[in-house]
Order: sequence, then structure tokens, then C-alpha cells
Amino acid sequence: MAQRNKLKFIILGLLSEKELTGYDITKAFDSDIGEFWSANHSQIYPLLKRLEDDQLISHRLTITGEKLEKKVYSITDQGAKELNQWIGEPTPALSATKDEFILKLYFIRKNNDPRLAPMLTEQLNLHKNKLIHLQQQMEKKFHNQSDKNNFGHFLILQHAIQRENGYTNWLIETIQGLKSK
Amino acid sequence: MAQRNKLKFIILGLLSEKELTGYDITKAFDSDIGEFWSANHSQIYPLLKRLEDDQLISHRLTITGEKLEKKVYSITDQGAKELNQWIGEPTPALSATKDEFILKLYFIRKNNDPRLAPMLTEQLNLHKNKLIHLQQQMEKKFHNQSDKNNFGHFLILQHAIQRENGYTNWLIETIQGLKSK
DNA sequence: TTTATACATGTATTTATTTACATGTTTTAT
DNA sequence: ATAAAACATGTAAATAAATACATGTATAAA
Repeated sequence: MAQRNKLKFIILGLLSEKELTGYDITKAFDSDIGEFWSANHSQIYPLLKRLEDDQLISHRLTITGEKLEKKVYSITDQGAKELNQWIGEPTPALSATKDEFILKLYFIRKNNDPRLAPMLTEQLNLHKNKLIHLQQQMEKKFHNQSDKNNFGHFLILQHAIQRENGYTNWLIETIQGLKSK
Repeated sequence: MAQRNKLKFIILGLLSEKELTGYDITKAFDSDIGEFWSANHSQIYPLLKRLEDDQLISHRLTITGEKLEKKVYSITDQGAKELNQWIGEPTPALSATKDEFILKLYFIRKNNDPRLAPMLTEQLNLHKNKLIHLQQQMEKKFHNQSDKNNFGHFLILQHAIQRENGYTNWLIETIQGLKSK
């Protein structure tokens, strides 16, 4: 599904906290943001250029070592304005969660299909690992009390943990249900 | 995120149950399949043509009324083979769940941001309605005992209900948490 | 010291997806 | 009878996103 330019707002959002290079932004999708969005550097670099043309961000050059040039991007007032406008807008659409495993499951008609157990077990492993990873993130970033300056991040981590917990429980119960037949 | 041709398998999967027109397939995304995937007719019609070129499906013409032509598509043996191969393959990737609301939440830093309560309430309404809709679907399609010939569909409905239940509970608790401050 | 890995930034190509354009028929409600 | 809604099938254009191509630097490990 071609999203309506959410990536633009992700970049603005990341830059609203601190200045970053294109590489930093790319890396963000391997950690935090990666829990709920994905993007490649080949999409990010051209978009940075476009956002700068639109005066939503600007950059300055720095040199690392002898000659490695970095473009460090910052958000402009106009960029911050657009970001906050987007956040404040209603979010009425509940987009379909495109989960390939669920899709495959839909086309399995019989409860004695021999592929069911291995499929469910594979997913259980994946979601268990994801849950562990999320719990570690939570521990690492919000150990005892919640960081007052990243409340949204705390909430989405909490939500993701809750979701993966539910997912694994459903998988476990479904696997149990298969065995008792 | 441009998916790796999942739509192809959705079409094959739908046709593996019964023959359908392009219009029928388009409609499927408004109901069942729509819970976890989306597609427009402008994507479906050209793909039907391509799948027929690849001999995974075939069609016959029928006339409704005086002259309304319909192309009724069926899956071929080769198509069924590819479908089952896909279902049997591992599904190792856990794709990011692209949820615009969660994205916005991530960029809210302060727990006293005035936008939080209305945002959470809006989502609570959406997810409550979705939950009700899913429960109605479950009641309608699998009333007393589960249909033995649509076990996968039963499972994904169960999973979706579980997920929306968790989502609404999390929203309710988060809204409660905001008030007690 | 050399090698692997991470840092850093781009472009090109292909594919996926959305929105809009375009046309006509049949059925149902008024 | 007529109008609205649903049925039915396409194409065009724009945007989003993935994969592959392309190049070079800095740092950490062996």
C-alpha cells in the first residue's frame, strides 16, 4: 500500500528531537522506528533533498576524519509547523495490517492440515523473540520510571509489548488446540 | 512498503475455493480479506491478465441479462501448485505494522500534551467499532461450532478479535492513566 | 598491517499501490 | 418511469517502496 507520505513526517519527527544525517535516519529504522515502520536509504536520501527544497529542513556540512563529508539536517520552523499540524489532525483510517502469515492461514481450510503446526510454531518463535527484544528495549530506555521527555515512545513500546504478548498467547493456545485432537 | 507480490497469492487463494470475477475479487477486499489486506480494482484487473498469461488462472465468458459480459476466473493446476508452495514456505519476516496513529504517538514527548486525550479517544472509538464488527463477523460465519472447511478463516478472525481487544484495553488504560494526574 | 565492518551518500530500475479517468449494464428503490 | 445504486471492466498517471548498482572513508579487530 503506497502510504500518503508518512515517511516525510517520520523524518520531520526525528529531526524535531535533534539534528541527524541521512545515515542516522536510515539507522533509526533498524531500531526504535523499525518496530512500526520501515524505509530504505534509497528512499530517504532523495526525500531529504525534496524536504530541503520545500524548506522544511536544512543542512550544514561537517567533516569526519580527513575528508568524510556528512550532511547534518535540522528541522526548520516551517517543518516543525507541518509536523505538529499532522500530529494534531484526526487519524480516521484503520489500515489493514499486512501480515503474510495471517494471509497464508486464511487459505488453510482444514484443521488437520499438516502445515498448520509447523507454521504456528515458526511464528511463535518469531513473536517470542520480538517480545523479548521489546522488553529489553523497554528495560533499557525506561528502566524504573518513565522518561518524562519521551512519553509517546514509552506508550508505543508498552503497546507493542502488549500486542506481541497477545499474539504469542493466541499462537500457544492455537497450537494447544491442535494437539488435543 | 511494496510487498513481494502477495496479491498474486491472495487471488490464487480466493480462486482456489471457487471461481470468481474480477469484481468479486475486488469485493472480497471490502469484507473478509479486507481485515488484513487491501487492494483496488485497478491493481486487480491487470494482475488477473498477467496471471492468465502465466497460466496460473483461466477464464470463461458469461453474459448477464442482455449483454453484460463477465469474465469468470478459475485456478489452474499450476496455479494451485504455486499457491500451496507459497503457503508451505517459511514466513520468516515480521513486517513492521504501519499504524499512523502509533507513528504520531511516537513523536509526542510530554505526558501532558493536550493532544493526547483526544487522539486516544478517537482511536478507542475506531477500535471499539472494529471489534464489534469482527465479533459480528465471527457470530455470522462461525456461530455455534467452527466451520470445518474454513478453519484458517476462523483462526484469523479469532486472532483479529484478540488483537482489537488488546488494543482497546491498552487505549482505555492509557486514557485512565492520563486522567489520574 | 591488512581486513572486515561500520560509516556515509547517492542513483537507477523495477515493482507495488493509490487516485483519477473512462465507460457501460443491471437491478432495486422511489 | 426514472433515478440511484450496484454490477462490471478496464486504462492512465502519479507516488511509494524495494532491490540493485555505485563509490568512497573511517574505525575496530585480527
